Amino acid sequence: MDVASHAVLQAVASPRRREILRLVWDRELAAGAIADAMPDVTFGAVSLHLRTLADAGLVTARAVHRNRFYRARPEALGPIRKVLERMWDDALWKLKLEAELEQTRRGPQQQKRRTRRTR
Amino acid sequence: MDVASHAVLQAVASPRRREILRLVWDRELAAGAIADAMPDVTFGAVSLHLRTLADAGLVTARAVHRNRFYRARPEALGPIRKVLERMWDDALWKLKLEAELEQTRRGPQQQKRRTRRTR
DNA sequence: ACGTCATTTTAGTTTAAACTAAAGTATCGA
DNA sequence: TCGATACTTTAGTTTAAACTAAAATGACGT
Repeated sequence: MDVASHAVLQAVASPRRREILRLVWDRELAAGAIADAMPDVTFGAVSLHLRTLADAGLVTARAVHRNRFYRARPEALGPIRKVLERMWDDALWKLKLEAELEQTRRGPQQQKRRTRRTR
Repeated sequence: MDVASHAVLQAVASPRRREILRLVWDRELAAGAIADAMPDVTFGAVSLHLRTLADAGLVTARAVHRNRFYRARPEALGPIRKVLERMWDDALWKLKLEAELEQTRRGPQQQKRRTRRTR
C-alpha cells in the first residue's frame, strides 16, 4: 500500500468528504456552492476538506474570477480500486485453491493434537 | 453509501488494521500470533482492532482451545469494491461524454447569478 | 477447585481529526 | 485606491480514534 493510495483511502473514508465528492462528481462546482449545499458546516471547514481531497488527487480546482471551481478526478480512485481488486481477486483465488485442496485432504489441518472438544 | 460499506471503508483506512488484514489474508492466525507480529503495540490494542475488523465483517474468528484464530473475509471487500467501481465507471463515462461535447462548444460555460448566504 | 494461558474488556490518557471564528489573500468593480 | 466578494489559512476548541495498563473472562490441565 503506497502513500498515495493511503491518502486516497483516508480521504474517501470520511462521510463529509464523500458528500463533497458526490457533489462535484459529475459537474464543476464553486467552493461556495459546495458550502451552500452543506448548511451544517462552515465554509472554512469545507475548504479544509477540499484541500484534503485535492492533496489526495481526488479533486482538481480551476480558478475563474474570484471563484474556485472544483471537480472530482475519478481516475484517482483507480489505484485504490486496483489495490482492493488485487487483494480481493488474490484472496478469492487462494480460497478456491484451498477448497480444491480440501477435497484431497482428510479434515482441516488442525494445529496440535486435539483430545476432546466437549463442555 | 450504506452503513456497512462505510464501516468497511473506515476499517480499511487504518494502516494498523491493513497490517493485521495482510497478516491474516491468506492464513488463519491466532490473536496472540498477530500481536507478536506487531511488536510496537500491545495485545489489547490488537484485540480492539480485530474487533473493529470483525464488526466490519472483514475478518472471522474461530475458537480453538484457548486460542482465537482470525482470518480475513475478502468477500467483505466486494461491496465497497463495487461502490468504487460504479462511481469510477460512471464518472469515466461522463468524462468521455463531456470531452465529446467540449468539441462542439466554445469556451467554458460560465457560472450564473449567485446568491450566497453564509454566517 | 485452583492456577495458568490466551484473549477481551474497561478506564483512563495521548494523539489526531473535525470543526469554528476570525484573520488573511486575491480579485474585481467602481 | 477602496470596499465587497470568494475564498483560504490560522489558531484554538471539541470530538473521536488509538493506545496503554490493568482487571476480567473463560477454557484448560491438574
